[in-house]
Amino acid sequence: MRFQEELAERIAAATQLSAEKIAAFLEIPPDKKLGDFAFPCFSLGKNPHEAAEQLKEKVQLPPFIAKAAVIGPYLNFFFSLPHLAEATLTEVYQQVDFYGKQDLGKGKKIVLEFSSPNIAKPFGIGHLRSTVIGNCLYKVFSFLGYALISVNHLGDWGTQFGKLLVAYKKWGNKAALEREPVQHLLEIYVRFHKEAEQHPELEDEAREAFKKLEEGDKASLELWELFRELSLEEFRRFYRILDVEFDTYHGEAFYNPLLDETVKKMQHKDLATISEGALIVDLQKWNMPPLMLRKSDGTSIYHTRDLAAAFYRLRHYKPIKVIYVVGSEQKLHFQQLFKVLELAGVKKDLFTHVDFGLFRFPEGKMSTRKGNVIFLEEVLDKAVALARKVIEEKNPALQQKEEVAKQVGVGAILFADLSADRVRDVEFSWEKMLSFEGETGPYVQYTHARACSILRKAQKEHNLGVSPLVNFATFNLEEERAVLALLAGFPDVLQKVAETYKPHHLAQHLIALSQAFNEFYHKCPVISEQMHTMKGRLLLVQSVRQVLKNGLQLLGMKAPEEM
RNA sequence: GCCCUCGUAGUUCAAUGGAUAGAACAGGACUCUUCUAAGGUCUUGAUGUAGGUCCGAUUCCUACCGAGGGCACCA
Repeated sequence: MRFQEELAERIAAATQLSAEKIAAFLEIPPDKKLGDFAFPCFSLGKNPHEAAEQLKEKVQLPPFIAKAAVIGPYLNFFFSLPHLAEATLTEVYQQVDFYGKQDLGKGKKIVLEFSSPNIAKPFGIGHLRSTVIGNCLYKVFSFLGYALISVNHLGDWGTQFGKLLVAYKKWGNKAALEREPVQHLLEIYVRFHKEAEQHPELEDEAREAFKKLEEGDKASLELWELFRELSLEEFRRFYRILDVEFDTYHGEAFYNPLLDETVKKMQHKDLATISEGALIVDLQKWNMPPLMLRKSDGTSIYHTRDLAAAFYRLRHYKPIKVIYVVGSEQKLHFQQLFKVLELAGVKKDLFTHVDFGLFRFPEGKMSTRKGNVIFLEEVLDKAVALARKVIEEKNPALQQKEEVAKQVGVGAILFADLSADRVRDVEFSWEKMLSFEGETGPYVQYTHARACSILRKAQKEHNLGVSPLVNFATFNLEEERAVLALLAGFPDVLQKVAETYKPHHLAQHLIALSQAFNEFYHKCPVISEQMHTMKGRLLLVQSVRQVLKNGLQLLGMKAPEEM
């Protein structure tokens, strides 16, 4: 960013345009041979080529730019390799784990809701998406200086608990519940829906049971509490594996005491009306179905609880932003919610729904009710088992095999989820989930391990550590230039992730850096070259290692030093 | 029926409105007495259709086609 900013200022000084505008125009050419920055001159006059020629004469090049060249309508700038190397490698060397860290969000709070699994249901791969995207955004925004509050908005209230209470009364088994709580609850939940097809009156029974629960029936509450505790225990096990933490586990039930005042607030603002026996906020004017405050039997619904949660968060945290990482199938719900908040006088752009596409299966839609889910547990187990096997084949002498197998297996799953634009649906495929070659998490981790290996060897065989005091003029190869440019671009990529709420930009950047480094690795031997070249390259290797590590950490992955 | 999202090589994905649309996988050919072959090198191959805006469209607009999701008492 600093390079781009400074270059923009130099260009601005030679034109009528502001530095901000120039910076927006500046781009990175599609081909490295064309340069490192390109300024398109279309807006400078009717003959962009001539304008580029004129601009070339006028602009004072900053020291890190070696030359400028006119190519068609573009004025292209080429890094001075030694300057680029010195600035970038020195910065990475000094900032270490903090390279890329910024203070854009100083003093600004963000509430980030993500993961939010449903109590009494297994943790499926559907919830994995919200968890890994949310976790990555949490880390990136924190790295950029924002104060984050992560909220796991557990689905721990609602009609589904009426169903569970009914099902448990009919078919529940205490021993089975204690042995495999989530499994047992799923079984009776699936059975409930199966039997309800034949006996629709079960649905009424469930609504009645939920009503009793919401009215505070003691026996129901005790059972609910038990279901919640047992499920949460299971979820925490996954969060430990994935290394995800939450600042609060305030689920839907937490907002129960606030529902009455929330409903009253809507009534005071004259937003609530009664329709078909239910209390709603009519949204016809905006071409949306109503937001429901009270069902016709008087009980609450997720709309009510989300509304109460929104007000609570504003009051309690005073954030500049509330972000919901929830699948795109709930898009309409959030549009309704945000519209009602706006009608209630809340600033409009305070809330953002970061949506993502659904997992798709060859067999069709996944449904907990029908019991055809792929459990996260199964996915993780398979990935770790495969990682174990590959380690046995490729590096049987490795220390801490089990630890590395976990890091690599879990990393493969996380990266597969984070490497594509979140808005797209994901076609579930075991083959892709369990691939360790090509554009995968293990490929990035492997590249990191390779860099570590070089550094170890230099230390061991040449007693040579990494020093920032090197002759930067030794950098002159295309492979080195490519790596350096990607290292320098890392902070910008983090900003882009934050601006778009899209982690895949970071994942893609790490792939590009890994590819560039692996090309460098084959073309440019580090050890056994001339001493000054070796020192320079060691510093470069160290920087790659550091940036890959920082990037993987921000994605929520581990960076093993050997694998 | 209405609304939203997505359509890019055989497959899975990239590409702030810009230059010759970039990878990976699968297939074929190479590459480990030299820093980890989970790697590298070479090779075939793509913007759903029809219009429009623009100096310039994979990107923006309209229609259509295809896939997915949603449309008040589930979350």
